[in-house]
Amino acid sequence: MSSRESTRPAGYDPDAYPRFAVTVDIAVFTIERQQLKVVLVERGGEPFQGAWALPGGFVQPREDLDAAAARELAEETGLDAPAPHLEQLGAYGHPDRDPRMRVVTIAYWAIVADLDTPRGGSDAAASFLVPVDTALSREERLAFDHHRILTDALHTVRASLRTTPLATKFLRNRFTISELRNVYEQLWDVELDPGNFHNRIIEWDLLEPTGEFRRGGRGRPAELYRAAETVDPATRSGSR
Amino acid sequence: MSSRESTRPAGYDPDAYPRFAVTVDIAVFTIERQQLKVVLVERGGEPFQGAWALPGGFVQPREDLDAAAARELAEETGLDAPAPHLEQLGAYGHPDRDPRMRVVTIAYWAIVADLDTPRGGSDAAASFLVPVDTALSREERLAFDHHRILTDALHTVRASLRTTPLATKFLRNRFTISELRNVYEQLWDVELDPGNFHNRIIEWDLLEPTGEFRRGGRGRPAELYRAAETVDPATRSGSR
DNA sequence: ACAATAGTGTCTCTCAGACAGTATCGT
DNA sequence: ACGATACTGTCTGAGAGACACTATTGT
Repeated sequence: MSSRESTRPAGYDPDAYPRFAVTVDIAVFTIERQQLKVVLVERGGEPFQGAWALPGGFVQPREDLDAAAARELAEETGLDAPAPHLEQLGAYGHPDRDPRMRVVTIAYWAIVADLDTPRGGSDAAASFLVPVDTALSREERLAFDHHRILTDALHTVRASLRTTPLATKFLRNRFTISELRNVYEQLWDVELDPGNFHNRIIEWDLLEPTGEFRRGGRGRPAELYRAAETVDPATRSGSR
Repeated sequence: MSSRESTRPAGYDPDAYPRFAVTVDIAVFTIERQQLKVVLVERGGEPFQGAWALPGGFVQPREDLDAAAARELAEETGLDAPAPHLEQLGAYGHPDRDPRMRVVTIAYWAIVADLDTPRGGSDAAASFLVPVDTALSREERLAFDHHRILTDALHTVRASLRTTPLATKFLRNRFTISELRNVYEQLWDVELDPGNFHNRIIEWDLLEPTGEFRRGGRGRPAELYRAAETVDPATRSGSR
């Protein structure tokens, strides 16, 4: 922690240093009906009563930050399995970000596969999916500094898709190449050439073909793939 | 901040939520004598007495996180001008990272130009430059979780150099292309072809030629350049 | 038959790196 | 003259995107 002794005598007087509340807030992204959406909750009390907010809560006294984020994510989304991807975004601690008291929040971003299955968790009923564009359309819609946090999280998830094969986390176990292409198209707001996308994604050995096909669409049935096991190179996370 | 009311009644009872100490720690990188180095301080008291640590200190009750980092950076390095680059790395808050109490630290990384000019600041005398390899060679050399923080910061600064024209921040106002090449070579531990590097860097319009040349080297004098003004696109920082 | 989607193959253009060659210094 | 460094120019191979073409379905 590095208490510079000159700045603060690092004695054991419990009042020798300023006290803060520490929370975690999570931007949970998913794709529902071919649209990028984020999980929000509606605030019941002041301040920002009635506004939308990112799910989150206090870090417990002996709880790791990552663990707090994982716990809140499970509570809010009601997912049984752990989230496919959960990563720290950064700390937000402007002195006036909460009018009641000094709160530093550690923001996280997460990707979950389409979760329209009935969500059971404790608070899941209070949460809902909102298109990211809608959530960001008016800054006052979001409580606290959550507009900025969500904006930053969106930038980060977009950039992460450019450098890591994370797009499959938006999809269930088995998926078609066009579903994967749609993930990139939604996140980057572009149209990708289906043929080239198919060529590249196969070349990169990121997918393993299952023998199965998805019928029922309009055209030729598409083969189902699963994400190949990736040797996670130097994940810079883990109990920080 | 999102106090999930169900998790914690967000009343105004000041003891209704856990209290944490919040600090900032900074990995300040520079290149001295063609070597990548980091600013460290030696701990005077327990715990980790005698070990090296990243400079840092407590965030003041009404101080923004970025401001706290900038203040500590100025105090430790004794730089008069603001650091060329200071950016948040992330929060580290394992419950046992400080044996005395629960401390969450917001880590930052910074780039400063060669600062072998006499440093005047208050605590600057206590700080010193250490080659990054040396600092990381034995995990116990660094106090707390600073080994992990420095490792993460090193990854981040390396990656940032790959995506943004940040290398010039290691250099003073005017520099030669070979000096800039050395920045990349030190950070990535590679040898770059001088001719190709020259071609690319000129093509990218990141440098502006001054008419001047640096003599005294062994070969043909090298022209001095300065960094071109860059339109900082969507810096996702700023008072978070 | 036809529209729609899946998947394959080909071409071209760009760009990064290999490398040869020229320019200009200090010794 | 010679070695060293700065700078310029040329070539080539890999990869990204444009696009044409084939394959297989539902209607």
